[in-house]
Amino acid sequence: MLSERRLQVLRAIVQDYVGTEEPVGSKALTERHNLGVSPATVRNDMAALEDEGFIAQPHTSAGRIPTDKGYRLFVDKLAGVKPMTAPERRAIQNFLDGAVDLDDVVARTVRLLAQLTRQVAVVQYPSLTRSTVRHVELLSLAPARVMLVLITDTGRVEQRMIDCPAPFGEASLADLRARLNSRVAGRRFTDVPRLVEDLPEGFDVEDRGTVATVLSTLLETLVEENEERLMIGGTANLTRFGHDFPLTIRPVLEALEEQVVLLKLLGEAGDSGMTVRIGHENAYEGLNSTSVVSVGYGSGGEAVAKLGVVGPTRMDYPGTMGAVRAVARYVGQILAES
Amino acid sequence: MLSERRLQVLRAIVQDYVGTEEPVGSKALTERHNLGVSPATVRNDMAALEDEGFIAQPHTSAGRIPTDKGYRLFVDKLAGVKPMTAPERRAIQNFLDGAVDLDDVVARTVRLLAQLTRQVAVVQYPSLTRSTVRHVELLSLAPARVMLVLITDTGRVEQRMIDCPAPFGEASLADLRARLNSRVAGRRFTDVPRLVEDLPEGFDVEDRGTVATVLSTLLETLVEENEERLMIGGTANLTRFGHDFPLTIRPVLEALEEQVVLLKLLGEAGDSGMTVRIGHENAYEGLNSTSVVSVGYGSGGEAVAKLGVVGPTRMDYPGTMGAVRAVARYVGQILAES
DNA sequence: GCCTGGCACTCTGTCCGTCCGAGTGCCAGC
DNA sequence: GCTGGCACTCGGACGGACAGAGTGCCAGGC
Repeated sequence: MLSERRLQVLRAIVQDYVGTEEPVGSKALTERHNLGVSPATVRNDMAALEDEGFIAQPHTSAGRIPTDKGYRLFVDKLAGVKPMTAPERRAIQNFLDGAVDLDDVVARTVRLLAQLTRQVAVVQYPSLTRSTVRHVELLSLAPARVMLVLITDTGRVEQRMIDCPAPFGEASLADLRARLNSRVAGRRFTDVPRLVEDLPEGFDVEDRGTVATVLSTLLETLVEENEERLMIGGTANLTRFGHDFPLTIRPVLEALEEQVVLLKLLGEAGDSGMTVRIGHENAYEGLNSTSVVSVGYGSGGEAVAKLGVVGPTRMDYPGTMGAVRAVARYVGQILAES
Repeated sequence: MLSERRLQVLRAIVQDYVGTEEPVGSKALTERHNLGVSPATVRNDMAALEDEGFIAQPHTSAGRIPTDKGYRLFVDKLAGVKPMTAPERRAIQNFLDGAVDLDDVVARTVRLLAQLTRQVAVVQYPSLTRSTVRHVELLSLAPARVMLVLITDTGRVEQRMIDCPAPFGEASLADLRARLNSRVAGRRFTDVPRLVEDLPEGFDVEDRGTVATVLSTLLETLVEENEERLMIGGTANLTRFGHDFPLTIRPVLEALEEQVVLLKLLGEAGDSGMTVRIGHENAYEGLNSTSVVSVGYGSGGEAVAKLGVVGPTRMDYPGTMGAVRAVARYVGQILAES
C-alpha cells in the first residue's frame, strides 16, 4: 500500500501535468505544492510510484507523467467531482431551457457539454427500448400501402412504409389503429411484443396477413432503432489535444465517425453512476490515448440514454466529471418537463 | 492575355503542386512535362504568371505555388471534369442501392463522397420547400393537444406539438385532417400557404381558433425547416490537410460544426451546375484556405438539395468534381426510385 | 528508519555556424 | 523569342557546444 504522502505526490503530479502538459519534476513539485518535504524525498517517492506503474518517464532524465494506471488511481481515490458553481448551473439551465424539441435539446446539450469541458461531446438520443409509447399512427397512402408512425414519450418520431399483402380498407385501418393504441399507449417498448401478440385474432381472416405485417414492422422498428442515434460536437477541441498532432487526432476522428464504435463505448459504461474509461481501458484501439467520461440521463429516475465527453487522458477529471454530471441532470429535468 | 504555353505552364504547376505538395521549380517542370522548351524559358513564363497573380513564391528562391486566382483559372479554363470509370460508377450505385430510408441514403452518400474524394463531405437533406407533401397527419394526444406530422415525398417526417386554444373533438380533427390533405397532398410546399388560406372558414366558429393555430404551425414548420439539416463526414481526412496543422485545421472544424455557415456556403452556390469556391472566394474566414465543390441533386430534373466536399485549395479539382457530380447523379436516381 | 543536501551524470532542446542544393533573375548570344 | 551560363539568395540539414532540468545515489543528521 502506498503511503499517504505518496498518494499526495501522485495527485500533485496529475494536477500539474494536466495543467502544464509537461513532464513534472521533483523540484517543481515541491515548489508548487506544500508537501513539506524536500525534492530529494519526493524523488524517492516518485521512484516508488514508477516501480508500481503509476507514473512513467518519457525518457531518462525527464520529469514524470502519469500512466493510465496513475490516472485510474487518481480518479478512484484522490479526486472528487468538482461541483459546478451556482452561476454555471444557472447558465446550463438557461441554455437548455430554450430548446423547442427533442432534436434541439440534444443539439444544445452537445454544444453545452463541448463548451463546458472544452472537449468532444457525445450525446445519445433517448433510447426507444427504455421509453414508452405515446402514440402509434397508421396512415393509408394507397390501397395496399400503409405508413406506420411511432411517437415516443420523449418526443421522438419514427416512421416506416409498409406494403400490405392485401388491400386494407380505411375501416379496418381505423380499427387496427384504435386497438393497437389502446394496448400499447403509455406502455414501455419492451412490453410491446407481449401486448400485441394476439392482436391479429380479432380480425377477419383476409385482414390478418396485413395486421401481422404491420405488427412485425412495428416490432422491427423497436429492434432496429436500438441502433440508436447520437450527436457529437466540439471536434474543434481536438486541436488542443497535444503536440504530436496528426497521429493522435486521426484515429480519434475516425472513431467519432463510427457511430457503432461510439455507441458501444457508451453502452459499455455502467447503467447508473458515472463511468470513466481511461486510455487503454477503452476497447477501441483508436481511443487508446483518450479518456471517456459518460453517464446515463433520463426523464425519471431511470436512464434512457447516455452522454459524455471524449478527451485526452490528460484531462481535468474532477471538472469534466462535474460538468458531465450537471448537464445530465439538467437534461433529465428538461425531458421530464416536456 | 496569356499565351497558350503559359497556360500550359500554369496547368503543369497546379498538377505538380497538387501531387507533391511542394513548391515547383522550373527545372522539375521541364523534366516532368513535355513543354518543349528549356527551364530558362519556363522561368520567364513563371515570372509573367507571378506578375499576373496566378502563382506566388513562398519565399525568394523557392519554387512557385498556385494562388487562389491561379486555381480559379485552372478550374475555369484548363481542367475538365474527370469522369468516373465504369467500375467506380458501379461501386457508387451498389453502395447507394443498399439504403433503406432517407437517413440511410444521406448517411451513405456522405460516406461515399468522403471516401471517393478523401475529403470532408457535406450532404444537405432534401429540402422541404422544393418537395411536395405526401401526407399531413393530425393526432389528438389530449383534448386540447394535437400533434402535427408532416410527411414529404422524399420520406422526411417532421412533427410539431400544438396546444389548442380550445378543446377540439375527434370529429373536427378528422374533418380537418381530411380537408387539409385533400388540399395539400401532392402539392409543393411553396404552394401550401395559398392553398390553406381560406380553410378556417369552413369550420364552426368555436373551432376556428384551433384550425388557425394548426395551420400557422404547419406554415411555421415549412419556414423553420428551411433551416435545413445536413450531415457531414470524413473529417478524419482533415489530417491530410497540410504540414502546419493545428492552425489550419481548427477553423475548419469550427466551421463544420456551424451548420449555419455550411448551409450558407451551400446556399450561395449556384442552383444548377457545379460550383467551385476557391480559398478566399469563401465568405467565411475560417474556410479561406479551403475549396468547396458543390452541386445540387434531386429526384427529378430539379435540385432539392445540395452536396459537396470541403478540402484544401490544393486539391485534385478534376477528380473531385467528377466524384461529386457522379454521386449527385446517382443519389438523384435513388431518390426518384423510392 | 526516514529525511535531507550534495554531487555526478544523462539527456533534451536550443543556438549557432557551416554547407549544400534548389531555384531564381539577368544577360549576352543565337 | 528561345537558350545556356552565371552569380546570387535562401531555406533546410548537419553537427558541435551549451545550458537546463531532472535523476539516482550516497553519506550524514534528526
